Amino acid sequence: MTINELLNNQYSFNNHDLFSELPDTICKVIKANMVTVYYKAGQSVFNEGERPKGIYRVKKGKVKKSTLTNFGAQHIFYVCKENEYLGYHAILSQELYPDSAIALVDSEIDFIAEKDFLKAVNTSHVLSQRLLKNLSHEFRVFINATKMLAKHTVRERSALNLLILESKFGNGSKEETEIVINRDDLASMVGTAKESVVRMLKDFKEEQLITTKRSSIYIKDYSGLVRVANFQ
Amino acid sequence: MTINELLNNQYSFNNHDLFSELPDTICKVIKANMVTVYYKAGQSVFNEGERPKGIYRVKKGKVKKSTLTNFGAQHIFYVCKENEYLGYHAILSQELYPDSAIALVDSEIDFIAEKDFLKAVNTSHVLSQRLLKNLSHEFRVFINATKMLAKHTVRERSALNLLILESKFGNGSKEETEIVINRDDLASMVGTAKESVVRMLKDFKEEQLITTKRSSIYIKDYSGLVRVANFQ
DNA sequence: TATTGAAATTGATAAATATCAATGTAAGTT
DNA sequence: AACTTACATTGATATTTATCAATTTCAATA
Repeated sequence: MTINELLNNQYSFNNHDLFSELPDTICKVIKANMVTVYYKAGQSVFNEGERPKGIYRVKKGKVKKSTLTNFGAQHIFYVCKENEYLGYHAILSQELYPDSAIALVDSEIDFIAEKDFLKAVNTSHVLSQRLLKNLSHEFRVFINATKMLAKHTVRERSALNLLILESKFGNGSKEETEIVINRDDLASMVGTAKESVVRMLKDFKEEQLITTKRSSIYIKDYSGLVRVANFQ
Repeated sequence: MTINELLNNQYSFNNHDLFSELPDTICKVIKANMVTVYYKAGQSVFNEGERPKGIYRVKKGKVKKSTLTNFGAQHIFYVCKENEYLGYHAILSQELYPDSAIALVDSEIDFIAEKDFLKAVNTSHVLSQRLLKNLSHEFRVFINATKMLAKHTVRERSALNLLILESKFGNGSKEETEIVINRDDLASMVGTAKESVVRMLKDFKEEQLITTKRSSIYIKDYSGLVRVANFQ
């Protein structure tokens, strides 16, 4: 397995094909009341503790999934890119949102109403099977996330998160990927202080693994970062 | 919500009713080839990377769910108590086990074969709905786990894990709960070094929150620990 | 009962990380 | 172009946590 496949498999929810190639009747149900909403960077799609109204699909942009501690600190545990679905957990578990979804950059997001989604799930055996498969896969992703936080250093986690962000911001083309994320958010992903993440980036720059320009990060030595991340 | 309800809700997978009150036909399918297996403390039920053969239910005892880092360190991310199911993620995601299940104390565990489980899931709409609900709930549990690791101190995490263990080892009766766990395992749960966890326990003893006797821990001041844990 | 061995505990110290307080820098605004 | 403002960066320092090396304790076993 290549590093990229490994990242997609072990660190990504991989739910982009949830509704692909379903029978027309189901597609119709899903699309019945679908609307596209535009979000500016920083705007929230939904908030922790709110009652869920439907599910979302990132059409364009990036969305961070985060939760606040009781003392108001932000913990980012996932970043969604184009074609990823979000918000279905709260609908399926019949609970309030356990997390917030906030646009990381200007984004375009499809909304599917709760009743349409549930109707599709209840009607389509294929869809509910897919959901079971996807949700079970998420278990693996979370195990890796807790392992990383529990057992790896800030330096290792910083490198890993840059690789993860590369897989979110890269578009598969040959052109260099621009990772757009401010230091506070990156620190919240890594699980450290902003200043600590800045120092890690500084080290990485000195080691010629990356370059930065303001809030943008460019990876110059991918396998070097893989080595630093010390995972797999 | 009481602290106990909160722990059960936010930090437990809560899957003990997965197969409760299903139609007889489904029960029959599930029980068709069910066998009970006995495990000594330390014996593994299944191992990370193996191909799943079925699902399990803890009848008696406790089972730790853990994964190894690439450098061989053990990360424990969950403890199952009586009536909890395990091993269904790998079956449903059609992947190899992402984690190992190891008996924490002598345990008695039911085994349901893959084909029986899948037959039940495919036949029973109620069961697959329940699985969707349970798996979605797990999402919340994992968010809390990553948040705790990312944002809380070793002292706070030590206190929280004692509360979680109390909910696993307690039997609801008035008699004092004996939490049986060695320092290495407790450190693996907390995400710290054994010596650090020993020092935290020493502090807690001095603060009269707990007492210990060899590998057993007794909580003396529950709400004191809740205060130290600093969650909710 | 004496012995042994595994596990818990302690102490000293090193290393990693967080915090606090400035300072620098670039993009947008007046 | 000067001015703001929001971030990024840096330095100094405190705090937390890990590591290493003994030492102690207790339960099982000879």
